[in-house]
Amino acid sequence: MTVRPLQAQTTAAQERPTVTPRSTRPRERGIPEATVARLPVYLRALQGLAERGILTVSSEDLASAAGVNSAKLRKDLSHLGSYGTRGVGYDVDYLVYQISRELGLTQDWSVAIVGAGNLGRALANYGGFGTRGFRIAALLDADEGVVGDEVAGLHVGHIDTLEDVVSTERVSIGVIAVPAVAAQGVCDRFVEAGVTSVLNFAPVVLNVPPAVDVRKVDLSIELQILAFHAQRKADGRAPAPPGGRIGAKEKA
Amino acid sequence: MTVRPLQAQTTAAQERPTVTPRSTRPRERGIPEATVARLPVYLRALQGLAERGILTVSSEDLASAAGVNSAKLRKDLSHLGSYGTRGVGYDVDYLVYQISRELGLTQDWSVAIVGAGNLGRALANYGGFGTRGFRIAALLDADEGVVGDEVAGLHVGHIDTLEDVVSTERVSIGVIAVPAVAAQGVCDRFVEAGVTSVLNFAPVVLNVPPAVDVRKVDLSIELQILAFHAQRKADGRAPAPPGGRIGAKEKA
DNA sequence: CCGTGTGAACTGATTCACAGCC
DNA sequence: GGCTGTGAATCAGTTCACACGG
Repeated sequence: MTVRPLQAQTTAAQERPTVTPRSTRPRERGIPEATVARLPVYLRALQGLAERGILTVSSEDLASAAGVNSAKLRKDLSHLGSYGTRGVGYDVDYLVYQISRELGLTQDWSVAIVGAGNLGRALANYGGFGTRGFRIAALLDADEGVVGDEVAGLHVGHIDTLEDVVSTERVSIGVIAVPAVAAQGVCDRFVEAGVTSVLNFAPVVLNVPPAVDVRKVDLSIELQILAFHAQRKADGRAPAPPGGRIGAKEKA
Repeated sequence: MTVRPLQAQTTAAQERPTVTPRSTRPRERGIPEATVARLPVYLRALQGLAERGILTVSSEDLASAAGVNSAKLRKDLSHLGSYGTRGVGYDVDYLVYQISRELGLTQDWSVAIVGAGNLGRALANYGGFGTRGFRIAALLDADEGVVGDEVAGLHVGHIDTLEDVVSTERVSIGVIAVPAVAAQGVCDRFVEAGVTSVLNFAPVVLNVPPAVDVRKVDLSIELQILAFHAQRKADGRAPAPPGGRIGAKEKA
């Protein structure tokens, strides 16, 4: 590999161009990125409601369970189609299905985690891997000392099997849970092996070709953002509500 | 505890009202939230440059190290003040200091982590706790089996000491690394004890009073967002570049 | 002359407010 | 009557392009 173009990557929303030129589809392609980022939250809220036997929910109630305001929720859902009933609300199960489908969770995605330290183990143990839709195909590490360990019913494999695992298990999402210095190398191997979605926990900016989608999760960035706001509060500056609108009636 | 208002909370940027009415300060208060979220990235890039002995950097080079475009970087930095030199660039050390100060990293923040499972341990072990500026005051757990364990030079304390720890150690940031069902309870205790900044790793929407700042980090949301984009690629739809602009010349 | 700093233009996201439908 | 779905208005964030200063 030689020169690799740098691609912006954020914890926050990633932009999308939206080029589809109008068709006769049930609903136009081109869901705003901000909406995509909230769909998983709605999905989780809906699954909670479904478990409690609730069949129908209004935008007001669902919004409050998801921590957003109802106008935003309705606008978001309107991008998927008209799945509500005026005067009534949304059918919980139906909406769960529609959102799942939109997010691509009706198929299974194979995930490979590199790094079997505490973080990698925590990820591997993450119950059912969040919601259904994801399967941990492998947990790999470079340290001979941990290779062979059993974690969450998986054997820790050696990093050198990465390429094999990616191709035989059809891995489409690579998770990087290694120290910062090793992250770019692991990323390159993922990309070289054909993985086009990467979730990066290492505190580095990864360089990838434009076709590869990188999201990052970064503890110290989150702490620093909190520190900024904490400082503002302490300074006795306008103690401006740090979060968004107070979007709820009261909610148990 | 009775009714608690719900507050929006995102992995992404949190909005800010910006009410400051103009003063004669070196630079207006009211740094856009999107900018605040990027300052830690710039800071890290600058620290990397400083370690390599680089004294001065142009917006173009710093932007590329941080994975953003240079116009955005300049606009961001302009919110802190005029710290660059036209025709030359920015003094690396000086800018490190200015950003650190702005983020509140010139003082130390005490952090309490609740949950000493793999995730809590991973967080506790997180080298130097990201950048300097944060001190782990305690690592607590409800499980008697792990209380007393030593992790990263810390004794795991019992959750019942939370209130004590918060007040004696002046904890200002609470980190929640417990299972979803326990998260709201831990959060309530933090809030009750006076903590106004919370970093939540549990997959739930926390209810907090408006004065409390919550940020969340959520693995399954990130995976689902990646799945959405992966599906779009697989569908053979407009394979639109998933990330932002390709902001770099080439960068080694 | 080079690169910062910034008004102006633009693009995307949120909120409002109400028409339309069950 | 109540609640969805959506244009229109607003607001925030990004990009452009260039005047200005070292």
